[in-house]
Amino acid sequence: MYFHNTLSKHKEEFVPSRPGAVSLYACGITAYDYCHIGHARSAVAFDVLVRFLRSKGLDVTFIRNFTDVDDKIINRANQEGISSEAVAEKYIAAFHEDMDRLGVQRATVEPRATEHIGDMIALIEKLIAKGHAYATPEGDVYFRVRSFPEYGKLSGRSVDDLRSGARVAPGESKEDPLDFALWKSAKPGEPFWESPWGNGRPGWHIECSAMSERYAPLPLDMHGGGLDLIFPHHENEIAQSEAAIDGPFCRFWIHNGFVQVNSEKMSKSLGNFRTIRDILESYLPEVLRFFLIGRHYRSPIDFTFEAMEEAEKNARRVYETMQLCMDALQRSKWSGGKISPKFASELESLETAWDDAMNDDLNTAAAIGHMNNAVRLMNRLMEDKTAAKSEEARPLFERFLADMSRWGDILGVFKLDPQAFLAELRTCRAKRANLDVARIETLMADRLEARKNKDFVKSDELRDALSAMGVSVRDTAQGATWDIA
RNA sequence: GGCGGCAUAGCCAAGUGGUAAGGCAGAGGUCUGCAAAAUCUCCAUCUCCAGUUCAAAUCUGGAUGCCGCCUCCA
Repeated sequence: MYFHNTLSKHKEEFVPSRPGAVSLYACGITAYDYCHIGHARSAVAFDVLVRFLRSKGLDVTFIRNFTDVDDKIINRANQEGISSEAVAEKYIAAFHEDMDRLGVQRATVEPRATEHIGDMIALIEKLIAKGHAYATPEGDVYFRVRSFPEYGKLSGRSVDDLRSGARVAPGESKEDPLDFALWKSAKPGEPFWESPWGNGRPGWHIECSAMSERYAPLPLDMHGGGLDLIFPHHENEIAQSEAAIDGPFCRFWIHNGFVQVNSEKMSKSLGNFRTIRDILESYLPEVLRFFLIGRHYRSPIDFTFEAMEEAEKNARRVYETMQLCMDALQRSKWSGGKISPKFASELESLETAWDDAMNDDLNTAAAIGHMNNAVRLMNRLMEDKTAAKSEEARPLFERFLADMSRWGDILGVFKLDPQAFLAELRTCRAKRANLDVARIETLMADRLEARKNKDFVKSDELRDALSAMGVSVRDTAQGATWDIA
């Protein structure tokens, strides 16, 4: 399998450093607000990565931290008049709620920064002892960037270029404008911990270095997060960790692209973000997930409601075909007719193509394309009623459903009972169209009654009434059903 | 200003040397009491210019446009 490594800027073959095991660290959230779709994208991307690695039989140690001490948390605590612990607690719980709905699995370990202050202090002391960091009279500790010659190797920046644009905030006594804080002295009213440099709290970057080392042998196999973390966060992590251990910190750096709105980054500062829970008011969680994995994880993806509806329609089609195949398998008597061997060979080549796509830097977009081809293949098979009854068709239906199950395990979608999903989707779409599901069901029942009595005039009237509401009626062998047009 | 990314059909989007996956929309057919829905089929030569090559959407150089990072940010 191949992954794009930000460090080399190329796709590289990935081989775990320890046979059969993979360590992966993904930067989690700073818990001060509800997660937006950008957080969802990152979480889903790494969730797919973990599921994929596990599907290869690898034992994945997945570490995803929570930053639970930070300026923004403190600000939020002051706004809400509660402690910063309470703020972090609230939004970590919200994170879990949102991610559970999206089918994002829990990480193997989900450490919080405040649980590892001791580890951070120890790491900072080590850096000071080795001359890579220094304490100031104010009680702050900074990393000495010029002591680490390789600084800039991840983000492709040179120290000289960075220095020209750097600025020093008033009250800081840094040796160099590029030096970044490892430890910040406590200001009045802020949470603090005791340290050799006085009361204070850790800087943001040091937590990931300390927690990585705590939960996985270095170098890590993989480390990732959003593109915006490359600089300075990940660059600084490399500097801290490699300066401390005199060896490589991480082998593969994986970064996901942004969710955009009108081609601009969705972010807090631009105020153009939408929270996950906000979107899930109108769309099923699986639809949001399917939307997010519809593009390659490194590409930017524009969020629009139109795109969500497209994803929704695609997902519906897949589930409908799964349902049709499941129905077909209910058949008790099969005929002896022959079907073209092309069906089996085509399905097989789609399976191979699916694996190739995923092995090639987790190309979920291409994989979904192949899945859609498998869907069409099954529909083509079922189009010929005689072929669909053939004993030779049965293993194809079974094989397709087995493929969908395996693919769904990795992508984290298409694991619901199709009937249940489609029913939920109808309700969801009705709600979005401001329609009363109960009323629709009543009209449907009346129409069924009329049709039983062969009263097609009344039946058609009811259908027209539904149609006027924006509801399309669909008569099938199993009875009538409906959906929002 | 420094560093980096992107530009493929009406829209979204895969595709890193051999003659363009997929989705949505659209057109036509099948099914149907009539419909609708569903389903099948069809639908691009890859921003522009110049090169390398037997062969380029894919490599090189240039142009134009858009975006990101350089300050907290998934």
